[in-house]
Amino acid sequence: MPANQSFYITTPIYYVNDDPHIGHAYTTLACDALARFKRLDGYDVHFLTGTDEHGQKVEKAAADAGVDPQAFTERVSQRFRQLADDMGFTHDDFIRTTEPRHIEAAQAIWKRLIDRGEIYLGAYEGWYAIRDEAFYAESELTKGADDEKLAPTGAPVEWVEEPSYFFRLSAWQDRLLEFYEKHPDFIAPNSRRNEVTSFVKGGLQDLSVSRVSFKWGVPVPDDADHVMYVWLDALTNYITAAGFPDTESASYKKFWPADVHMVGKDILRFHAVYWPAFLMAAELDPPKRVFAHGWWTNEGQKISKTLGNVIKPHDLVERYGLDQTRYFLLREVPFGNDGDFSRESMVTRMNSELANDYGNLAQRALSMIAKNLKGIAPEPGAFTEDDQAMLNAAGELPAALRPLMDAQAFHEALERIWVVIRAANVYVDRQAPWVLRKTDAPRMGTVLYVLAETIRRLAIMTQPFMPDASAKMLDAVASPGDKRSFGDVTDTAAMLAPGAELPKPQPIFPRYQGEEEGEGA
RNA sequence: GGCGGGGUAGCUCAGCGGUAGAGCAGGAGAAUCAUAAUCUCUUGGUCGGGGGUUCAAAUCCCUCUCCCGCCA
Repeated sequence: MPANQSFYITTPIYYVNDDPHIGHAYTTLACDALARFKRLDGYDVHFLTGTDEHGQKVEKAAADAGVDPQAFTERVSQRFRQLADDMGFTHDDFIRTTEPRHIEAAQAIWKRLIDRGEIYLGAYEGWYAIRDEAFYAESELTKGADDEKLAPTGAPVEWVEEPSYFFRLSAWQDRLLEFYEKHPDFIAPNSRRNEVTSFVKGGLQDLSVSRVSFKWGVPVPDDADHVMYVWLDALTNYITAAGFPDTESASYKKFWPADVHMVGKDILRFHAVYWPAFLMAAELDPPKRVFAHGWWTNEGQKISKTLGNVIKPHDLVERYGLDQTRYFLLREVPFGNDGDFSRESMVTRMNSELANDYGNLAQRALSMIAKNLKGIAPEPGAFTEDDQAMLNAAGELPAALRPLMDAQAFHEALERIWVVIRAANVYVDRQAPWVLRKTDAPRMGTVLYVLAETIRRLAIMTQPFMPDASAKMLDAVASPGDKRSFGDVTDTAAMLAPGAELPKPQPIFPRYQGEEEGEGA
């Protein structure tokens, strides 16, 4: 058991202007499962999420709504807190970039960069898209209706000339490549690492890191005309939450560098190129790992507002249940790949794997204890080889899952648990306790003990993925609330106590019986 | 156009030098403790096409083709 080990994991900060959708839920869910896993494994975890509240778009949206930007962000950031509640997320901190602690940190990293000559004042001119908050080269532009110039994203652009501070990103190309070389696990999955390194090898331009064209941002220290460019501001949230600028603080020393930044693949470059460059330039440690996950499609179709097939996490939870939704999202697709949400696969996994394999395993075993042993956990006799093999298979799960979770291979971790669940169903059939009831009652007791104990071990392992259902299952085998960590899987003091009174078993994963009529969102 | 990844059973994918695997779906049977759930057996693939290396190739090399990603 790791003692006093820390684990710092982050989601991106979500742009307040967005409506929370399955993509946001997915990123944070992955972090939540990993954070819970690490906590159960004895780590001191810091799990951070939050909202990105600056930028021209927010300023504009607030103006359109007739409120000041701060009031506007107050209102819309609430939607992301609601999402966290809907999904059962266990973040330790919810950061907002408009908080004083963050403004202080963002200005502090700026000063470090200025002091080291990494930022200089220049001028920017180019085609700028407000919607994307990005500049585009002339060659990238396309023409829309009325000869309007458009960014590759379709956003209208305008010619902007303004003074701007620049970060000397071009000077960091070699050091970044060296860093990737030395830390092969920094970018995951592998295919993404290749993309990033080839991007960096292609040459880096100095990066504009300030704007004078709007005010809703972190003011640049000693130059009130400028606000910080949104990415320098936003990325800094990860160290703000660790205690920066106080690099001597206990929390900064404990949690920085972060263990994993979880991001969608669209913002990988900012996290894998700009962010480590900013940090190294400021003489701060870069994070240990950035994992870029994929996107979801809906019934095979790309999700878009125009198509009207946006998946709202809340709707999934209402329809299928929270743990079922969490399970599906983490089990259906190799983490890092794109995935498809379909009602059919959702219902199949829910019924076949949760209700039939797992839920019914518990129900059949516990019902026999309830009916034949008055709900009292039996005193087991000597374990046979088969018994021992069953218990061991479940007992080995913590060790088997650690490397998988460290690689963010959530689907494989779940599959590994299901190998044991299937083995337990095989064990029940082979031992046939319903036959033993008539022929060898003490042996039946041993078999049922092994089953209940196996279920206890399994339920401990499924907690990170399906916290509520796992808790119910642990309650069903009379597992004390303080003996549910991975150390308790094989700890004899935590094992099912013979004589313990088990509650009347209740189905934990109901089958989905809903009509499948109608299509679309 | 450049770079990278991929094309393996009806579906989703694993295997990446030693004569094809899993889950789901399909078929047959067993059992009856259980949310009619479970278990066993089973149908099914010339591993995208072609060429080469090797005693031996999904697995290495070349080439063609299709799909996806990143960059231009």
